[in-house]
Parts: sequence; C-alpha cells; structure tokens
Amino acid sequence: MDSALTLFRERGYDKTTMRAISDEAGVSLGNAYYYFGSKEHLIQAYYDRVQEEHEQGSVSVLARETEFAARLGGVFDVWVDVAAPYHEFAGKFFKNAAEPTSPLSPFSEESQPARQASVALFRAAVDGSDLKLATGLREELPDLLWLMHMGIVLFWVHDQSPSQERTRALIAHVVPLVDKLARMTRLPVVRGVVTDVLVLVRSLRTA
Amino acid sequence: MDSALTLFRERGYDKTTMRAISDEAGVSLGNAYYYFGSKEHLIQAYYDRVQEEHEQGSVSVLARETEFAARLGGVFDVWVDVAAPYHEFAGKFFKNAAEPTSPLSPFSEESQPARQASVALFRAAVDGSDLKLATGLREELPDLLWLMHMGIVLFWVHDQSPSQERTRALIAHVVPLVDKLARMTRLPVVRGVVTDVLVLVRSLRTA
DNA sequence: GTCTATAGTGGGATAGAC
DNA sequence: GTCTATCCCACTATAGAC
Repeated sequence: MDSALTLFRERGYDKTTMRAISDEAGVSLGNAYYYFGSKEHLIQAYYDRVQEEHEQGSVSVLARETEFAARLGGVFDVWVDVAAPYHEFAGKFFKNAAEPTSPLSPFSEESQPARQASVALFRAAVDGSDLKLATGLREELPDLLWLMHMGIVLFWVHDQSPSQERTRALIAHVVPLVDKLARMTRLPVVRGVVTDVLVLVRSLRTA
Repeated sequence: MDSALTLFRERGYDKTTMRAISDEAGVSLGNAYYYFGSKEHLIQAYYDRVQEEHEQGSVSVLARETEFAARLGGVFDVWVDVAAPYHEFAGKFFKNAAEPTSPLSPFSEESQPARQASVALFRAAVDGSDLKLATGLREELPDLLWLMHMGIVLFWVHDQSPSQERTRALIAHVVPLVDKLARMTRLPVVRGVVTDVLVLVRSLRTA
C-alpha cells in the first residue's frame, strides 16, 4: 500500500502499473494480486489514511470548541486539510469510487466501517455542542451531516482553485446556514417539515 | 453507437469488446476508433439518448399538469422511465461521468448544452405551475432542482430494488416536501434563510 | 478524408506449479 | 503464500485501397 501510494503520488494513478507497484514493494505481480483483488483495492489505503487523519485532526477541534458552528466547520476544514496532498489525482480515485458495484463506493458494504467512523465524527460534533434540536432530529442529524460532507467532497474534487480555496469558502458559507437551520427546527412553523424529513430519512435507511 | 448500446444492454459493458461492437456495426475495429476515441466515448450515446427522451417524455406531463408538485414529480418520473432500460450498465456510465476532468461529467464545459437543456426542463416545470415563491427564488430554483435531480440519479444508480421502485418511492416522498418548502419561502420567519441560500448559490455560480 | 486488414503493445488480471 | 507464465482485451500503428 505504501508503494502504491508513493507511486500514485509521483506519477498519477493511470501511469502507475501494478507491475511497478509490485516491483517497488519487492514482491511478484501475482503476489500483489494475492493480497489486493484489484488495482482499485489499493485506493483503499488512501481512504483509510484520510479517514484516520481526519479523526485525529478533529480531536483538538472538538476539544477546543463548544459552539456547534465552530465544531462542524472545524471538522469539515480538517478533512480538506488532510485530503489536500492528493487533490491532483483524487479525481481518479473518485471516479473509481463512484461506481456502485465498486467496494470503494462510500455507500458500499465494504466501506461501512469507514462510513460509520465518519458519521461518529459528526455525531461527536453535534453531541458535544450547545445545539438544541427538535426531538428526534438528534439521532438522524449526523447521517445528514455526513451526506453533506459527501457533497462537499464532490465539490472539492471539482474544485480547481488554488489551495482549494473555493471549497473552504463553501464551508465558511454553508456552516452558518446549517447552524441557523438546525436551530430553527424547534420553531412551530418548521416542525411539520422536520417531521417529514425524519420520516423520509428513516424510511430510506430501513430498506 | 446503436450497436454498442445494444451489446452493452445484452451482455453488459465489460463483456462487450470493441471488436464485437465493430463487428456488429459492420465496420473494422480501426474504423470504430476513427470515430470514437475510446470505449468510454460510446457512453456519450447513452447520455444523449436519455437527455433527448427525457425532454420528449416531459412534454405531455407539462402540458397536462398545472400543480407544481405534479409537474416536478412528473419530470423526475419520466427520467426514471427513460433511463430504466440501461440501469444495469448505468454504473459504468456514472463512473465515467464522476471524473472531474472527463467531458462526460455533468459539471463539465462540454456537457453545458445538455445541462442547460435539463435545467430548462425544470424551469418549465416551475414557470408553468401555480407556485408562488419568495422574490428572487424563481430565478435560482431550476438550478437547485437540477442539483436535486443529480442527487436522485445518484440514488437511482445505487438502487438495486426491482424496477428501481425505491427511487420512485424517494421521488414520491421528496416532491411533496419540496413543494411544501417552496411554498414556505414566503413566510417571514423563513425569508432570512432563503436570502442566505440565494446569496450562496449566486456566489458559487459567478466564481 | 474515409475505410480495411493485420499485426502489434501494454497492462490488468488469472492459473497453476511449487 | 509466493512465484512464473499466460490470458485477455483496450488501444495503437501501419500500410494501403478508394
């Protein structure tokens, strides 16, 4: 995995052959395939690394901040920081992850552990905050925030601005909005809609 | 393109070789490559076909319905109908479209015409309806609905239920919710949030 | 400029010996 | 578990017909 990640970074995903990776790792081609079912499976290393660093990087943010907006924005920002080094060929990764049958898909069975770890991060951001929510929403909100995170990732992958500053601007704009919306959920007028959303989210999850 | 689409449908994308496609079309392999730079370029045929049929199929819906929810749901449903025959290999198509550098990406320069045509469909759904909106929202809403459409497509690609009934259920649940939300935009309490969203959407588009 | 035929190459993936 | 040898097929190259 280390060999693969190094070479991916040096030459890009497409130009890195499985033969080069196995050579670099000092094993035979067949042996590489014994451990990794396909070239795409090696991308899992990148995922796992980003996921792990995202968790570690978020610790200090979540320890420091108490306001919901600061916690959420912090967690989003940390992801952009840790993912940055691989932004150039993240598109290739993303392409492979986008296929539903791929084990790399963020919605796949195989990536459930990573997904749950990520959702847990957002749950921590919510739970440790000052946020007061409509009843029932507290349970589902982390999933919705994870989904929003996926949207930000999609934006980031397409973001060609220097240092991905457009993505950072998006986060800076979106977070206060989410904060405002979340606090509005307790208003009587809004409650009906919140209930509808919760019913929808739950029906999707159970099927 | 017809040969390719037929074979993709019969055996799937991976099991269809370029040789088989060129044979089926009665041309040489080299000639197939003369017109299509790669196997993936043939997917463009599918993309174009769905877009065209989506427009055509939506005409009768938009002529028949006047209520916003019915018009929007109709347009969403028509897409699921026309895309259905190719659902099995749609994942391959989607994979291709997901790469930011790909001309097939729905966000790319090259697919701007198709994207605008699609947005126009949603604009028609809004404009011909009974819907009353907060000022300013009428202009941006079609773009937001197109984005929602992309979300539904994402769900559809991952949907393994028979006849993609989960996607249809999603549409059936989401449309009334959107209708409700859209009508709420004129309420005083909600107005502030609507303005925030509009500012955000506009700032993203101009950059 | 459009097309055919044929002969490659490269690299992802696999079979099967050990 | 590790290897070598091989398959398969997307893709390229080329030479030439019309």
